[in-house]
Amino acid sequence: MHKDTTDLPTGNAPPAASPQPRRARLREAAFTEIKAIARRRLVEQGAEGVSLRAIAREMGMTAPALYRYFASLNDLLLSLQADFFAELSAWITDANTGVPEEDVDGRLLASLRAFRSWALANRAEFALLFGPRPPHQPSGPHEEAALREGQRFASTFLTLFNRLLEEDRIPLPDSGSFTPELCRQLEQFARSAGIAGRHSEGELRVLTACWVRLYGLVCMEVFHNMVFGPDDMEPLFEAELADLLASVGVRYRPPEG
Amino acid sequence: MHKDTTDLPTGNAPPAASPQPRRARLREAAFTEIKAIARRRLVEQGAEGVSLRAIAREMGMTAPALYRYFASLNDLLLSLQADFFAELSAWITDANTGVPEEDVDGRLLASLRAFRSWALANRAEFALLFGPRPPHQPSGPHEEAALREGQRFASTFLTLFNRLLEEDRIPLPDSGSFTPELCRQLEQFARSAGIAGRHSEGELRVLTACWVRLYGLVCMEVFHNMVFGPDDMEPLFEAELADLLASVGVRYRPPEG
DNA sequence: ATGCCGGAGTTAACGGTGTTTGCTAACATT
DNA sequence: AATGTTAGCAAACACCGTTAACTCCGGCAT
Repeated sequence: MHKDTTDLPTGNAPPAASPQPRRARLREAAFTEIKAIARRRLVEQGAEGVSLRAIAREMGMTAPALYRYFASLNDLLLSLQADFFAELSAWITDANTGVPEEDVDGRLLASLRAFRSWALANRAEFALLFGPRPPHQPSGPHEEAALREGQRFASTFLTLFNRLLEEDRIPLPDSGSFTPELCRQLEQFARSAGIAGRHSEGELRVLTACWVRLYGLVCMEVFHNMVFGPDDMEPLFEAELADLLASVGVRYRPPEG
Repeated sequence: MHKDTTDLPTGNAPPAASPQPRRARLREAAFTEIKAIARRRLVEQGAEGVSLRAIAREMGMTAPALYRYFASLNDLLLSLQADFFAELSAWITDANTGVPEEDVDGRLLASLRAFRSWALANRAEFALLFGPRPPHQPSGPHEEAALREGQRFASTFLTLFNRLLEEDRIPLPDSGSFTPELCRQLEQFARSAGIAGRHSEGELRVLTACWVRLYGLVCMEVFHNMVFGPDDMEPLFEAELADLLASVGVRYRPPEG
């Protein structure tokens, strides 16, 4: 590498005049164009189809130029991960607009369905976020961004249950029966999700259980391994959703559409 | 391709003398050596580390020679998938030796734990079987073998519940409340798992629910995405296992070890 | 206005990959 | 012994990630 000048885009571009940003704007535009093309190729051809040379070719450039923007191919993928996590978070919170603040059940239903709908509408992106990771590739500066957005997603997702927990409607398991190892794992989970110290062990236990079930349900549908053909399995999702919600004291409602 | 002579190994080698098999034995040996090296590389370096050139180099051959055995790299991976499915099936049934035939609870517990233990001991293999698939790679003659073994695994897995169902201990959901779409999906699931026509809709509903939960639990642990550090999450698995088993009327028992 | 510096982009190169084509040489069969 | 089959080879094509050295031009300070 020439220098270590793969600066990250600021994200919050100051609305200054034109003197400085001229250069910066072009750089920002290049960033977004690279990522847009990378995403399209990811969707069309899977993770293997994302190659620096192909992206550069499509932009009318040569591959080494991209190293001005990303430290490596893996770094680009990490940057995409960060974007996807942010998009998923926004998608879920957006699904709650229109649902009244007091309708806790409705908000939870909408959020869980939104998670699934985003995953189905963005299968390749979902696979990149939640699929198996190859062992420790040469990472880059965007690794922490991906981690940060991932944590932010986990946090916003789990916060959905806060109102529910406050209302004491969830039948909490007897935390006295938890093994010490389980408690330690639950604490670690809370830490990695950015909600450390805010919940009791019983609450964490319920949160993880819900998350695991939702994750499994959606993974099975998105990766569509060994089960069900190409057509969607919404009925099973809804049925499982009802069962899952019953375990947290939320009464199921069928989707509106 | 020169010809279409990528014959599959017979598997059941006839114990004939030496005239014919001389050639066939060498071929069989080459097959297994290729797959052994491929698996080692898969484990050590992930799916990306499996390359025909590297395998050939390691065998003291050149890459094109491997096309005498596999139609493509993807075909080799499919062949590995078939082997892994068979190994996983055997691993699960082996876990039941030593558990008396009448101890239905014990057999189920042992089987579910065996699924997890195989996945943890063979993370890369598990990811190949149950991880996301890239869209329609150029497949090969081993595709149907992989599919067949996958079905066989699904069948053996779901058959575990047969005794349980016969004893009518599982509280079945009211199948009258199922939507027609759900019933259709359940039938399709049974068909793709090779157990079509053998169970009622209520039973299929319970089977899929169990499978989805186990799948999600193990996927989350193996792909270790966004949750938990490197250390194992057995306590959570056992806790979820207890909860899952309770839903099918099986009383939980802690592992022996 | 001049000079300079740094960033964006280039070409060339190294080593790696899947895959195809045509060939040789050993084997099996007749 | 002549035949046909088959495993393996070398060469080639088209890709890939990554590095190094170089050019060029815009923005900045003198």
